[in-house]
Amino acid sequence: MRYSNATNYALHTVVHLMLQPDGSSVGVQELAEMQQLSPTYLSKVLTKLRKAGLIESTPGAKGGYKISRTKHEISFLDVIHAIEGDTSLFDCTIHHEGCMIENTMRQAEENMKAELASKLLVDIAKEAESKQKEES
Amino acid sequence: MRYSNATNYALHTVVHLMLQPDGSSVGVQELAEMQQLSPTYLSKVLTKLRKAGLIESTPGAKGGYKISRTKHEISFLDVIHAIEGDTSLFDCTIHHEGCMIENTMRQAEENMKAELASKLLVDIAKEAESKQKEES
DNA sequence: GTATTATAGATATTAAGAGTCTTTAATATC
DNA sequence: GATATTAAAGACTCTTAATATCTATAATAC
Ligand code: SF4
Ligand code: SF4
Repeated sequence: MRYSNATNYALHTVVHLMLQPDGSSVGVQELAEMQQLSPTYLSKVLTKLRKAGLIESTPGAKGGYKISRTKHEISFLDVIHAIEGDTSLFDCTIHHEGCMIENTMRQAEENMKAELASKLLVDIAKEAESKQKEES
Repeated sequence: MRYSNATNYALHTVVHLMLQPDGSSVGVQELAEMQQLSPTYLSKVLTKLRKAGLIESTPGAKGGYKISRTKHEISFLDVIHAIEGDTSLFDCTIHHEGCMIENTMRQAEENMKAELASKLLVDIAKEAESKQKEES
């Protein structure tokens, strides 16, 4: 019962891309090295992010990935959703009407998701940026 | 990324045991039939609940399971914890100090858990009870 | 003692996640 | 246009965790 590694990779990648100068692309090679994982695997993760509209990609020489135009609206939940899909933590296949067990579990999960939807990754990026400046 | 079936079984079983007359035991056979699953498998789930102190068991003839004396304090989170363990949804193995990604994820999860800790299963049982009366 | 019932251990099956390898398509540069 | 570069997609393997079954053991009531 935990989020997949892929979600972790995705979060880091998105933050990293947010820190790049406007318009510049980064190749999967570099992104993979940064997180010490295989490029082909990360590539699959990045494709999910692209399909969700969170990042953009250009193939070919000088190509790579860059953050989407919606940069300032991307939340933690957006990334999680892109990678994990929209499955529910608690998924009873029976669905008796008005079931309080399901209701309670769903409600708690909804609250968590609402909180994750309110947290923007661009804020994390800003924080990382100012931390770098402190150190230098 | 979802709770295991075992958690679902556990929740139902606990509620069911709460609905029994005080002091009476129910065998795993009956509990398994109710949920249409194998007794031996449910047995393992129930053992986890017992080890967590949520239910009590007596072997031998006329034995079985009954709800613990702490009946009125058992929360959703207690059951989840007993079955799933205390793993975290987001578990970064690196742990950079002051990491905001981890902090944000953890905080959201903590809030969900807090909510699940505040929901008592005995309230679900009461609701089920009054619903039964309506129907009869 | 006998029947009943929980417990534990070993083992098998299934499903999902994680990861690799190879091929194809798109783009830039020359 | 040829070549190098890079993303995308598909097939495939490996690993792990959940799910489930079977068998043997221990405790209890009668
Ligand atoms: S009572 Fe609720 S959780 Fe249980 S089987 Fe029915 S719908 Fe599912
Ligand atoms: S930045 Fe945070 S989430 Fe990322 S590796 Fe470091 S501790 Fe883990």
